Amino acid sequence: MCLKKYLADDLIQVSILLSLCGVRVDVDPYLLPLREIIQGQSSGLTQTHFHDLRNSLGRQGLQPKSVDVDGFFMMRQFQGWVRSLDRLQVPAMQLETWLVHSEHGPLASAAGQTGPLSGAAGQEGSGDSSGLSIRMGEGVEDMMDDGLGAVSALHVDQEDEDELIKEGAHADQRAEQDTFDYVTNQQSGETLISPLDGTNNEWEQNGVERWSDDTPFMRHVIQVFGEDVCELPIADRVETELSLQDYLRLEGDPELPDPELMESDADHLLAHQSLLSPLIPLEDPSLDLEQNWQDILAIMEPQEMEDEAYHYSAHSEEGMTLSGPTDFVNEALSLHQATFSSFSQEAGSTSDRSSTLEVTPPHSAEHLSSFYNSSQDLDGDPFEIADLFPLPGGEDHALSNNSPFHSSSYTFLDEPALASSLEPLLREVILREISLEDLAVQEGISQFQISQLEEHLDSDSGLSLNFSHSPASSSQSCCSCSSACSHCSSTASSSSDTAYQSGSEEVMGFGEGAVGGSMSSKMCREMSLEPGYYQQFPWLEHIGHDHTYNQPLSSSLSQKKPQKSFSKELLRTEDQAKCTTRDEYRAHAMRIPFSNEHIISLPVEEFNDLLSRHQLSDAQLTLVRDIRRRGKNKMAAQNCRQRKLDTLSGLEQSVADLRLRRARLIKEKAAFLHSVREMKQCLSRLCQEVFPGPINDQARSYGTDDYALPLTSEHHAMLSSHLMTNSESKSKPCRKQKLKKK
DNA sequence: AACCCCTGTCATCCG
DNA sequence: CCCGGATGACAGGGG
Repeated sequence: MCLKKYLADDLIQVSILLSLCGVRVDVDPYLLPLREIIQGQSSGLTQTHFHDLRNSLGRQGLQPKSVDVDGFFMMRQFQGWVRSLDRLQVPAMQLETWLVHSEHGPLASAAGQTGPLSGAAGQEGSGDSSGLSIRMGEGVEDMMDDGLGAVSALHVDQEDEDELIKEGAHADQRAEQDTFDYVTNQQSGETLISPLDGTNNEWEQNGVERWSDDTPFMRHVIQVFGEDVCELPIADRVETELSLQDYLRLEGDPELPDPELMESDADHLLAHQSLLSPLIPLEDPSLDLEQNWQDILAIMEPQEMEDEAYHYSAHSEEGMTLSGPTDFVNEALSLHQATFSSFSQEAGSTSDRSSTLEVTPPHSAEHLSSFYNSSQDLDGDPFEIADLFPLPGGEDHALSNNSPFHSSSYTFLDEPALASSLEPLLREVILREISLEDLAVQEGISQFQISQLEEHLDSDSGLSLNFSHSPASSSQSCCSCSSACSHCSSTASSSSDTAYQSGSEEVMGFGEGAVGGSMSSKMCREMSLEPGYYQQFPWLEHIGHDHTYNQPLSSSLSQKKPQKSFSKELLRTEDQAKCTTRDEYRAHAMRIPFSNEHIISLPVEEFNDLLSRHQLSDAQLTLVRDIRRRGKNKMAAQNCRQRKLDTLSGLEQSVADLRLRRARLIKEKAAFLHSVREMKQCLSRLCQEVFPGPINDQARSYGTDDYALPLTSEHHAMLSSHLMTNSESKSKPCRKQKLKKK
């Protein structure tokens, strides 16, 4: 009973504050004994020193008899809502009303249970409460600067509680005053002085009244929402995203921190990050990562942490609010998550992920894993988490490898629902890709068959085959060669590069192509005569275009649907059902005893023999000859068109080559011109050297007509005058110039 | 509805 | 002259 009162009045207050800050501190560790009382199951979470806590509370003169059981359960309900404030889907009125009602009486000793981080257990008074006060005084930027602050804050909660319990310290209201006075002071923009030094007395005395029953704020809220709001049925809950910050922004209550001020602390944060209140801990030089972790691990063993983390995730998925040391860690992770978001934004990373990370509570291990990966992705420093959460005894990897925090599986799907919805699709796509490629590799299936499979998988109609990207043209050429064939005229007609294959390397694997060569004809014949060939692609038997619409025949059907109905009505055999072209129908209608493939693909001698072997009427003979003519002409048209295309592409290539050649020639020309220019310049310089003065001593210039510059065998040039005699030339001051032979 | 592309078909030419 | 291929032209379907 005492605990209930304690919880209702004190701890919840702290949890509310931290939750409103986005800290999402779970007070369930404190409620664990009570849960055991209520649920009869401890869930193996035995962290709270219940008896010591009660003893400590008893010494504080609390009123254990003034307990409202209904209020407790209501409190439990609201408590869950508070924990989900970061993505609030809470009946705002009920929640806020509860916030109002839960503020009566002395504030939580939990706030006062915090002790100095330095571990000065003996410190009393305001000093004992400094830990939480520091945390609540933290700004968002500071939180970003030191992601451990949250952990340390939580840790300090636990540690200080223990200390306080052990020592029977009085978790007095001064701590609460520290806490809430800080809020008030920060709202007013005052420079905050950490109560750690025990020098700030003024704001220790200001805040409690504001959260008392008779404060203006409380009265205002009660007046607005009424006390009966909490009794509203769940069905009347209104889906709202209104957070307390929104409420404050709307109400403009001067008693509470200014949201704008809070946002101004970290304007680079997301909007909902602004909801992180200034209660986030400030950076404290005394906070030591290792020390904090040791403190945490002093509370729980690593294995327990892992197990309980898993426990936490499992129960969280069930919508429960299991708490305990795991919650402790998860909340810490949540805080670091926010910190990483801040980091990432500072680093210019995308805000989407940060947003996701920020608003998504750590429901499960997947979330944590995604957070881990996200942090890695954002920071590019996979050791950041390890730095923040170092594991003792060199087991730094134990967490990431064995625990639900393992991050190898979740990289981008932060939202489990989204992941679950996308997973089948992704799996299907990937498996399809893998399977097809594996088939191609292992089974030797050709690209054509792969494309067939893909088309079969992709197409619901089977009429939109596209072989332009595959070597299928070879086989198609055979199909078309055998058509207007019954089975695959559609495939042949749907290809732009079907029959005309000459020169195509892709064709060589399947034959020489449909044009001309006896090889192709033979193969086409074999293919067309092979009934099992199309069984490899049974879907091809049910698809096809009919392009023989313009044939003048009384029974001709210009539309596909009538053709299909025609086939269904008139054709009896299964082979007849395979008829897809008009000539097919005609042949079956005229009871031609051989297939169109024969008619078209057979050489003329064999064809004539075939006709001679069968006693056919004139109409049948005419039809057979027309079928053959049309079939061959169709192939010829296809080849012709393909040839046209090839010609066009060849011309384009020729044009491109010619342009390249032209450009190259122009460049060579420019180079030659440049070379000529250099040679001229060189020659000019050489002339200047050879003939330094335009006038010699005889006032005569060295003209080419008068002088020569013969090149000796030693690559020397000697200026000689035609006018001079040898003796004169020797006597004259001729210049000797060494010339380098280029 | 107009336009474009593809395809089948016919008529014609040519080797 | 016949045959088969080539090709221009036309028509229809489909996007």
